[in-house]
Parts: sequence; structure tokens; C-alpha cells
Amino acid sequence: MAVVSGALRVYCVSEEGREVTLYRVESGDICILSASCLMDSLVFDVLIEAVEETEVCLIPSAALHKVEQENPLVELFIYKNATEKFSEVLWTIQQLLFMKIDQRIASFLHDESLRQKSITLSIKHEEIAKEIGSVREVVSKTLKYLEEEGVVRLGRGKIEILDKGRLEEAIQK
Amino acid sequence: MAVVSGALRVYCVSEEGREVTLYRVESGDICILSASCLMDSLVFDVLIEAVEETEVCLIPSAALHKVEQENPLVELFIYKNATEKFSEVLWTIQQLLFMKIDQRIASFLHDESLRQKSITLSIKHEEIAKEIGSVREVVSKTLKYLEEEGVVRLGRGKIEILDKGRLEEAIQK
DNA sequence: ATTTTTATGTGACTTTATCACATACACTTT
DNA sequence: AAAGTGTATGTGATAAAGTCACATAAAAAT
Repeated sequence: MAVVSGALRVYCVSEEGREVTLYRVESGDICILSASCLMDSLVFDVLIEAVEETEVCLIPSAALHKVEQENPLVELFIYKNATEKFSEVLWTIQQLLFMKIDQRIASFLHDESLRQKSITLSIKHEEIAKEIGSVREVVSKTLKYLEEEGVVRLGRGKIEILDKGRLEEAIQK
Repeated sequence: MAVVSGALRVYCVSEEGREVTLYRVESGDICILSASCLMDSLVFDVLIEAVEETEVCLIPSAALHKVEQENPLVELFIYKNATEKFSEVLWTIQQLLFMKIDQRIASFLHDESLRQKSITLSIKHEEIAKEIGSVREVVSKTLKYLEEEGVVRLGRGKIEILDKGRLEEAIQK
């Protein structure tokens, strides 16, 4: 499956409904791991959701294999893409295990600002929690703290980054 | 790299020294992801350690590619193996995020019993902590609790599984 | 304008991690 | 056998994060 435009989010969910985003598949990405390949061997829920209006192109594996054999660069591209996703998942583990919640949130806000290409993010606390594998209450409390520190300004469904420098500092330590 | 005999453990470490095992590479496994491929794109530490006396066979990528093109089954095997590891890493995330510490420990003891092919495991609390991404103190306390419940018997550097049924129950809920 | 829905705030409580030691076992050395 | 020395495990006080159960408040719908 190739993403033509837009972006997908691959995430997993616990029985109680807690989520974490594993990786994103964005326009130009190809994702052999998502549906066919990976799913078979998994016992637990890995879900895919469009984070924006998205156009995807499903490629029959037979056709893909044919192209792959004709052009080794295609194969290389697929390998690289899969490895990149693997790497993103490892990064997720690192964040989950080794970073404190305020660092993770700061890091997410930073990334999201790049994705939305804006310093005023339109996002809900609940969504942030699902991205980083935490819960809404904790995200709310942490954001409140960041607001008191003058790093962000909060509104209903939006977060304005006031001090990008301090935000980046917060990611480090 | 192919593992001929023994087993490797691929893990990551935080700056403070906390560890988690990401996946294992056992005899018969091939691991293109470990050294060459994956490492390049990673900024953080992913380490490999032999958990027992291990014999590995390093395959030059040129040679591998040649065989791969001659025999598509080789390619398939590699793909499958890589996907399996990916799947193990996702499982690790699930455990970290969604399971309680006693479930994770019970689950680990169960797996380790299969690996060591014995109900008397020779392992230290510290090692368990590093496997499951926790810390020694917590593992010790939880094991103590399992001992009081009559599920295991503890000794210095060893854990004896007394009630396999109850151990499996503990994994579920 | 009032009701309803949805987003956020807050406090009490639990679980897990961190820190800082105390104890205890096993293995040497005498 | 006793004493000494590592290394493994025990424990309690504190901190961080998650859970639960609501309260408030903004936006949307009627």
C-alpha cells in the first residue's frame, strides 16, 4: 500500500482503550508492513487511522513482486521504508521507557508543530495522550504547567507555542 | 548475520542505564536489521549481547544479494524474519504500556521457563528487570509477593516455578 | 436562551520508579 | 572453622505517572 497524499497513523490499543502511535505513513511512503505482511503474525490489535484526508493506492503483491524483480531499486526502496518504520517504533519505545512525561509532551508538540507547519496547533489533550501513550488527565496537567511557565498558551482544542526555545529545552532535560 | 548456535539479545539502554530487551535472535535466525541496515538510521543505543555461548556467521551483503537474486526463497526468508522481529518489538511495546508489572514478570518467567526448558530458572532479579524494562527493586518485591502466594520459590540466583497453572493465570489478569 | 455535548480541570488514591541504605548468602583466604 | 569480600536481595521513604470519579466550562444544537 502506498500513500499518495495525506497521512496515516499506525497505532495499537489496549483492552481498556489506551493507545500509542507506533509510526506514521505519509505521502510518498510505502507500507508493506501494515496490512498484509505484518498483520498475519500479530495476535494483538494494530490499527490504522487517517489523520487527515488521505489517498492511498493498494498494490497487489503479485504486481509488486514483478516490478521488484525487474527493478532492484524498488526492492531497496521498500526495504528502506520498512526499516525506517522499524526505527520509528524503536524510538517510540525509547520515549515510553526513558523519557519523562513533560519531555514526551514537549517533544510531541515540537513534532506536531512541524507537521502542522504552524505554532498554533489545533489538537485536543486526549489526542496528544493517544499519540504518546499516556492519558488525558496527565497531559492536561502537564500542559497547564507548561502554560504557567509561559511556554505555551492553551485554548479549547488548540495550543499556541509561545517560546519555541524553551520548548526545545524541555525536550532535552 | 546468521546465528548458528546460541542466542543473542537485542536491547536498548537509557542514559541512566535502564534496559529493555527488544527481541532475541536465536539459532536459525538471520538478522539483517541488527548491525548494518538498522544501525545507520538510529540515533540512539541499540545493543546486542550474547545470552549464552553463541556462534554467529557474518554474511557479506554482496554475497547475500547474489544468493537473494538467484533464489527468491532466500529473500522471502529474510523478509519474514525481519517482520517477525518487528512483531516482537510491537509485542514489547504492548507489554510495557498495557500490562501491569506482575503480569509482565509472570509472562517473562513463563517464557524463560520454555527457553531454559526447566521449571527451575537460574536468573537474577536484575536480569529480569533488564528484560522487561523495569528495575531490580520492583522485580524483587513482585517476586516476593509471588512467593508468598506459593507460585514460585526463590533462591539466590534462581527461581523455582511451583505452580505453573497459577503463573499462567497471573499473566492473564 | 436553554439544553446537550464535548473539552478540560481537579483531587484522592494506586502503581511503579527512584534513592539510599540494610541484610544475607556464597566464595575466598586465613 | 572464622573472617572477610563480593554480589544478590530486602526494605522503606519519596516521587512520578496512571486511574477513577467527578466538577466546570466552552461550543453546538435545539
